[in-house]
Amino acid sequence: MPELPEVETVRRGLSRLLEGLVIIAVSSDNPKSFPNAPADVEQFMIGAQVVAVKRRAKVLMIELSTKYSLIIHLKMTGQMVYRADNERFGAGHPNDSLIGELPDRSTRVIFDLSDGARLFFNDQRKFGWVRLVPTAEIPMIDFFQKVGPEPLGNDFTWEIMRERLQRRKNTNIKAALLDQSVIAGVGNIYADESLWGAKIHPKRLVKTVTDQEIKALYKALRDVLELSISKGGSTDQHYVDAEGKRGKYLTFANVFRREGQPCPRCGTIIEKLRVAGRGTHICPKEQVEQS
DNA sequence: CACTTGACCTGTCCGC
DNA sequence: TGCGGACAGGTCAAGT
Repeated sequence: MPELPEVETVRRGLSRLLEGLVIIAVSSDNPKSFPNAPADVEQFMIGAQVVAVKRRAKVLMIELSTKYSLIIHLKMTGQMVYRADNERFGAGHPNDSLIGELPDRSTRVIFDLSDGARLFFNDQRKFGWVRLVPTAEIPMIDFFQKVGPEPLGNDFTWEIMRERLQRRKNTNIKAALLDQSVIAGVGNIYADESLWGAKIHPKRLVKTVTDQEIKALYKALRDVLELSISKGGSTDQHYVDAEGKRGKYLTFANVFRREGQPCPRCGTIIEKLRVAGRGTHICPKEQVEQS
């Protein structure tokens, strides 16, 4: 599910809701979702105060006063939902929420908080996880060693994007965009949306993409990520923010999940194909395969 | 090494 | 209605 805009939206919500609170208790029914040694949990998590909530790529980091952090990957269907203790953690905003009373059958981890609220890690497909690690060790984790730059960072230029993409010059541009070691945080939605914005066919080999096209892709990617964050991200099936509310970006999407509908720029019917093993959406008139 | 394909899970939808 | 297969916002490990 969640790509950079969705994870950033969750981060902002958790930052506002959790900072200053103490974790009173935690429970989990699935070791893969919460694979931490009970002794570490007891010593470094229970009784710890939340100091900050950060994000790198699609990973959330909840920093604790014990110098440990909870790092969280939502993968395809993960949710982090805060619920105040009114009426047994029932849905607070039924009109905006995708989910009802918690816990439900996709709840994998429950955090009890010092304000009487609970934080629920829900994850239908069990791909996601919550791990407790020493904060100082996070930079040494393999993923963080390899992950590429943040595309919305102030120091991220189109030349840097070109240089990063060249690491995968013999593959197609969509696979390169999805590669987290090239650029952090891009997933299937924003790969398709940014390639449409720059009028580049997703199967084009990186080495055939011109500087002009990379400049256009750079701008399209940053614009669409910022627009999506401003709309609270994209909700297709599962994604919700820290209060359980849907994101509103998909009503602004130009091609993603819009096969059969007209291209907003030229009216040609949008097509769906498969690239890099993923469902892929293009305007077949403006995004041509031969370079 | 660079690159592609399956596997990890659960649920839903679509065609027969 | 039932059943099988494809597919779903992500990443790894294992193939070639």
